[in-house]
Amino acid sequence: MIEIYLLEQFVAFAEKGSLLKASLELHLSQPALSRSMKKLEDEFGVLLFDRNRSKLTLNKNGELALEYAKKILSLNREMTEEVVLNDRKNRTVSIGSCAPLPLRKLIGDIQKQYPEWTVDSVITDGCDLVDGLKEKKYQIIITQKMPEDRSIITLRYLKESLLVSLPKDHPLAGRDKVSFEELRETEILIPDNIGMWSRILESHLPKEKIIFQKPTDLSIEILYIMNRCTYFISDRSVKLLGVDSNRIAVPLEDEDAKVEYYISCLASQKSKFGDMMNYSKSVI
Amino acid sequence: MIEIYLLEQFVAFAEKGSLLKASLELHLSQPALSRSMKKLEDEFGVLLFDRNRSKLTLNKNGELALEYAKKILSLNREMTEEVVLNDRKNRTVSIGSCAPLPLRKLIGDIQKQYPEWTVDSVITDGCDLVDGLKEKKYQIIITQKMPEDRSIITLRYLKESLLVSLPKDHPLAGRDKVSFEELRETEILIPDNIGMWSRILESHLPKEKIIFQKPTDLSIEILYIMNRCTYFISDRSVKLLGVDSNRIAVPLEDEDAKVEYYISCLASQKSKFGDMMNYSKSVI
DNA sequence: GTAAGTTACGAGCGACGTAAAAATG
DNA sequence: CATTTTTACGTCGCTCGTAACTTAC
Repeated sequence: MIEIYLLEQFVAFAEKGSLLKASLELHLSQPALSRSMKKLEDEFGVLLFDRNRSKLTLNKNGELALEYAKKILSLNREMTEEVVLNDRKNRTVSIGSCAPLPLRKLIGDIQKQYPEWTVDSVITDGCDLVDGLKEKKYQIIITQKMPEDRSIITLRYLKESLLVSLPKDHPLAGRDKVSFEELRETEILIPDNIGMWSRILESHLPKEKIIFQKPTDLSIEILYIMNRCTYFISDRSVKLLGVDSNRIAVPLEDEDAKVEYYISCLASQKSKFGDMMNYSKSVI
Repeated sequence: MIEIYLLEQFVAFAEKGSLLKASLELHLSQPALSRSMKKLEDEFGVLLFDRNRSKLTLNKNGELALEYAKKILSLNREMTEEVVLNDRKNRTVSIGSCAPLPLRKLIGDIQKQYPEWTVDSVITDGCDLVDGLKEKKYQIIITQKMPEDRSIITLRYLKESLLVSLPKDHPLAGRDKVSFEELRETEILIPDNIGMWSRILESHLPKEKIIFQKPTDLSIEILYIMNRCTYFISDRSVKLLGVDSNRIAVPLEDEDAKVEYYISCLASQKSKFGDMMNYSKSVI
């Protein structure tokens, strides 16, 4: 059986047209190539070159061998590429979440406990997550409702309650709880891409008081506004990011401001992702 | 680039199911295989096996790699086979001849002067030889007429004159020449597969006096008959095989008993076969 | 003379085998 | 305890590079 290194040298020679040029390409000495080509003929048991004593060219056998050699080399390359790709695919988990916080937690937990895995993630408003899971667009989803489907394994994941973060001089800053209704007069900064929270907040607050923050907006002006502005945080995000001592956080009393998340994967993939889900549920 | 020997060992392992069995198949030690499989994983940069500490099995990556490895190995095998076949094809000359004698001479000359060539040959009655040459069914043809075609190179090859070989007690044994007409009363043995001679002889001799000798007939009875029987030889075959001292050879005077042969190849293949034709023409 | 390929010789890497250890059922 | 794989170590072969030789234009 003819080894790959011989075919590589052979193809390089054929493409460069001379042993010298090929040897430069391959970072090899000319004599090494000369010997390899002789060895190749030996292994085929057939002459592959016309030797005019000063120039080496392929003969008919050589040209036929060249076609095969190219095919074999490209198949060899394709093999390594595809296997690496396959490996990566099998170590990538795509997560769909209806909200940023539980996603951030889950990603953090996976990266800590399963560092060999790669995580892809998307935040959507939550309607299409179950379908995405079934179509294997996602391997794990985080939803606000428990999916009603026998082919899906679900865990109660965590609860999140909304607080409103106010400047200390805000009229509501002294309260121990507020309602969405009481915030209708206040301009509120709402980040982009917060999943189902967009829907909830938009249903309770007047559009004209909402300032949407695009990801590209994170500039000096925004930081300035954020100091003077009102926005939402949650009990969970306080744990994660700490509190801002310049500001006051007041819990919201509405039911809609208290959410429970569920985390799910396909039953058929429980062996792969069940451990991840359980681990992330178990840590604080 | 992953070398063939690794893929061979990998496929052997996959097919035998264990390193031990594969090592026996490959006439290799187990540790060598164990190391090779590790090296293979190294070169892919990816795990290919599930290691249960006591049993080695392919994982998903391994199965994908296996498919490619099999393809590459079979392509490699196909390559050597096809190149060797191609080489052989390019060293094989197919000869079509209208008669046995010039063919025998040509084959002998080629085998002597060009021992690396393989010769295929066919004897036909001569009608389809030119077509066969154009269709590359033959590379060299021997005909009785000179082909009238610009794409064909032709040489006068040799002449052959028929003699009749008679038992010494035959009525015509004392003559210095005879005609076909005079042989009409004599039973004559004619070998099978003598090309255009069949047509010539059948046109001059009565069917009921002809005994056809099939190749399978070469038995004691035939040898006995041949001693008592009459048959044709030629000046050329006398030179080649010598004379039988128990018999008398008398030349035939008819024009049809004197033949000149032409030897031809395609003009486009003159460089390949011109030398062979010239060489055979030049030797006695 | 220059540009190409081949031959000769020595060096180092790596694939192999033997022997022994580790792990699993 | 048997079977299988892994680890350790020494050996041999094979591929490589350097240098000298050969051949054509």
